[in-house]
Formats: sequence, structure tokens, C-alpha cells
Amino acid sequence: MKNKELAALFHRIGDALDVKGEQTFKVLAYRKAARILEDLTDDIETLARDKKLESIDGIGHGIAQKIEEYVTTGRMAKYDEAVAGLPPGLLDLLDIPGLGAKTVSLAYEELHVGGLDDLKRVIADGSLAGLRGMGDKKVENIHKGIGLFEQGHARISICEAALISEAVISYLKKAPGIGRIDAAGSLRRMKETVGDIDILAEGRNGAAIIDDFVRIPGLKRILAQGDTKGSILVAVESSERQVDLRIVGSAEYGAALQYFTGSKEHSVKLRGLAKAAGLKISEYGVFRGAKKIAGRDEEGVYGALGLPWIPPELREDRGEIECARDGRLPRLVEAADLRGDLHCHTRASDGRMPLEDLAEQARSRGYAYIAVCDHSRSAAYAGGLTIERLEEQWAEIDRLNRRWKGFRLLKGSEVDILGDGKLDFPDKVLKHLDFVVASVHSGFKKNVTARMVKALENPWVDTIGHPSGRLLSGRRGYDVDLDRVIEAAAANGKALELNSHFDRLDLNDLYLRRAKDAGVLISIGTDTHSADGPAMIRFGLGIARRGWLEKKDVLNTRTAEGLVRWRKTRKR
DNA sequence: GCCGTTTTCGGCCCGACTGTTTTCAGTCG
Repeated sequence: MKNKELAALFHRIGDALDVKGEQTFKVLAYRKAARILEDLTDDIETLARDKKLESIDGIGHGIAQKIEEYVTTGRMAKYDEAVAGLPPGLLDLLDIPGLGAKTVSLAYEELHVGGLDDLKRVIADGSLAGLRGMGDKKVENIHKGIGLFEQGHARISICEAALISEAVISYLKKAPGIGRIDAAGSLRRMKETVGDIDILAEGRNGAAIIDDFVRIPGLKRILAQGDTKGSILVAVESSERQVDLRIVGSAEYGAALQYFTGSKEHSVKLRGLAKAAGLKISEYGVFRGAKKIAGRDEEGVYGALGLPWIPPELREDRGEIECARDGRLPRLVEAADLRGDLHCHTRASDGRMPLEDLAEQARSRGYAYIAVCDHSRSAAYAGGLTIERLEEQWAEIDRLNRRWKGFRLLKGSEVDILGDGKLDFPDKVLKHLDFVVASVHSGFKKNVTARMVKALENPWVDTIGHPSGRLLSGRRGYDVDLDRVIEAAAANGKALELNSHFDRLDLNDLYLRRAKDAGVLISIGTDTHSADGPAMIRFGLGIARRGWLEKKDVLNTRTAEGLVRWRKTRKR
């Protein structure tokens, strides 16, 4: 797949043209193409061969030709032309907060700044401050921006972002005159990682609330402080994280929430629709001429455009606006639909909770069942269970299950898929289990696709655990063709897992949608290892919704009896 | 560069904050 490679090229072309002062809309067109390629799960080379590039919204004749040129020749003349004459380190400077194309271009033209070292030099010797439109404060901001840039601006996990935003919100709720308050931005859209944290609040005295905001415990630096908007850095472990707060009146709260939730692409398309209908939409409301026709709540904003309210998780410009217009929006799966958790560990293997505590936690969440899926015998690193210990666990499960009405522990296993694609327990053991998750834990580059396909063909396997194997904190994942895995799951009537742990979220939103389209059911599991594990379900649910999953697409929305029936009646 | 049931040309989302200005440009989201 050359998708990511091409996306990087188009990003670079956009940056280069931006610095060279090319028309903004041309720059935006390249950046949009880059984003489309990043999101695309179809192989761009296949699409190019089939002459289908121009059927993608946002890819026109010009960019299609450039893609074709690149996949056939390995080069792209437009790219070479765009970066020609620019020093190799110049465009990287655009990633420095507070530094944009205009300033980079100016520093290059006037002072021959070609990269980070040059930039530091012209700051130190004062020559940058001498340029037109520059001053001491601007230079100081760029200097601080370099600090942030060098410290690394990695996105944080959705879990960490949720914790920070909840702390800030509970602090702000004590401020006088605060009304509605919500996390907006990518956190509200439940993206798997989050950059900055955006918070929107309703209040009359914005200046006073912002004044409170910039005094929050843990504050590292104030980036901006106005009457309606504040921006700060807070300390997070060893680094810093930006939190933006916006204050609006109650009459525009809905419009502002829509606006600050994004995504940018979704909002741009929405504004285009408004414009075509003779309306104007901003964070203050929807307007017909000078008359405001909506803004108090999001339903009204979408309603004014003739659309039903669109759930935040769908707002990525991936077809949701068209579906909303045609009345074809999915009814996304909700927390209340989930009747159980299909992947939990106990201290019998590498978990920390006893079986009984795990069950009580699940009962208190209102679940009807959970699948106890400790590791299998080959997983020595994780205290994998021998057949004997597995049988002991069954006895304990039977004993505990007599205790409750309306709740069941399911006998399960997270069985290793071995190097040859065989499973770590023989069929005569697997056949006694209620739920079998088959996972790859070793040999990440060794025939993973074929091994997963073979596991799916085993009649006792129900789902594949964390199918991509990637860790958001850094591990790339297996060398696996997920399309073939989805195909095999469909052919064998099996499920695939959505692992809800914040560092996994695997399958991701894009593959979930493909699996759904292929008719594959998704089993949502938390991969719980400790007492805070079951709460991870909120992140899994968020990703499921981003994957357009409905109640019917998720295996664990079924009753325990329904689950048993599914296992019995699926194709063998 | 993309796109079209108002357009194949002429649009393309819009406002806050900051800093350097004396009316506005750059950056960000």
C-alpha cells in the first residue's frame, strides 16, 4: 500500500506551495487529498489501476494523474517541482506552533533561514526581530514554540485526555455563572488519540471565567487570555498539554459546540451546504441574512440545514452528511445496548483481579455476562493456564454461577495462535468453552494473515483478539492483511474483536466499518487485567460508534442465550 | 486544485487573539 507514502508527498507539496505563496485554495486541495489518502483503506494502487481515483470526492483529474504517475514511475514531477530550490529542513519549521508559512517564507527570503539551526541563530542574534512585521514578542513566542516542538508534540491517549478534561471541567463547574460545559474537539468525537483538549462552557461573564481558568492548579503557562477564550498549558507527567476554553452565551451554545467539536472537514462541508441554501453558519448560529434562525442547541443547527442531529463520532466527512440528508444515518450502538464484556483476564494468568471481584464489577455495571478469557498454556510470559488449571477454573466458574440469577460467567480463553497457525489448546478442550478469543502474541511478522485465517476456520474459535496488534503508544502491529482476515471471518461466520484498551483500540474505526460492510460481527472486549479495566469499555464503545456500528453489528448486545444460539447456528 | 439541480468559470468557512500596527496581517482552530 502506497497510500501513506502518497499522503506524505501531498502534504509536502501543500507545505511547499504555501511557503512559496501559492493560492490558498490550491494548497488546501493538496492537503485535503493527503488527508483522504491517510483515511483510505482501499489500496490506492488498485484504485489507480482500475481508473477509479476520480470517483473519490476531493480527488480530481489533476491529483489523479499525479497519483497514477507516482504508482507507475515511482516519481512525481509536481513534487520535485514544488520542493525545488527549498532547503530540506525549511518545511519542517511549519510544525513549530506560532510559526506559519508567511513567517517561514519571510525568514527564508530575507535571512536565508533554511532549517531549525538557522532559525535559532537569527533569533539569538536579533536579526529575526528586525524584519518587517516582527517584534520582540513575536520572536519570543516563536522561541517558546521551538521549545514545544523539540519536546515532542505527540498526541496523547484518549484515556489521558478524558482524565485531564474531566479534571478541568470539575474545576470550572465551581466558577460563578457557569452553565452548560462540555469537552469538544477530537475528544468528543472519540478519536483514538487527542492533540489539544477543547472545552466549551456557557456563561455570561467570560472574562471572569477565563480568569479562573488560568489559575487552575497544575498550570504551566498561559498562551492566550481574552474575554471569550483562554488557552493554557498544564503539566502532564513529564510534559505539557494544551487546554483551550471558550465561553459563549446560551443562545449560541449549540452552534459553538457544533463548531468546536469539528472535525474541520465536517464543518467545512456543513458551511458549504449552508451557503448553497442561502444561509450562513458560524459559531454564533445559523443566519439567514441578519436573522438568526438557530444556535441554542446542536439539534437546531443541524435542523436549520434540513439535517437530523449527527452524532459527534461520525463527524469526519466520511459520508455522514450525505447519509443524514438522505435519512440513512445509522442508529449507533449505545452503552445501554451492551450486555457483557467478551475479553477479561483474572489473576489466574496475568490479570490482577480474582474471578469473584471481576464478576462483581461486571454485575455492578449491569452486565448479564462476561467471558473469562485467561491466556493459554504457551503464553508463559503471561502465566498462561495449563489444561488442568483451565479445568480448575471451570469448576470455580460453575460454583460461582450458582450464586446469581441473571448473570453468568462464560468459560472462555484467549488462546494463542501458534507459529504454524494451530491453536494452543486442542479441539477437545476448546469444544467445552463458551467463548474463544484467538490471538497472535508471537511471530508478528511470520505469516500472520494465514495463521489468523486458519484460526478462523477452526469451528471452536469465535473471534480474533486485537487483530492488527498495533499499540498506539508505539508498536507498529503485525504484518497482516486485515482485508483477508475480514473476508475469512465473513466466510466462516465468525466475529472480530474490538479491543477497548486505550492503547489498542483494535480494530480501528476504519476497519470496523469495513468489517460491518462485509457482514462481520464485532465482539467488544476490554481486555481487563485490573480493577480499572472494565471502565475502558467507554473507549471501545466510542471507537465502535466511529466505525458506524449499530446494535445489530455487535455480538455482545445479544443475550447470553442469543450468544449461545449464534455459536450453534453459524456456518460450520 | 476541486467542483457544479443557480455556475465548465469563479467561487472555495469564519472568527478570536496576538502583535505590530494607526487599520491590519498572521496564526490557529
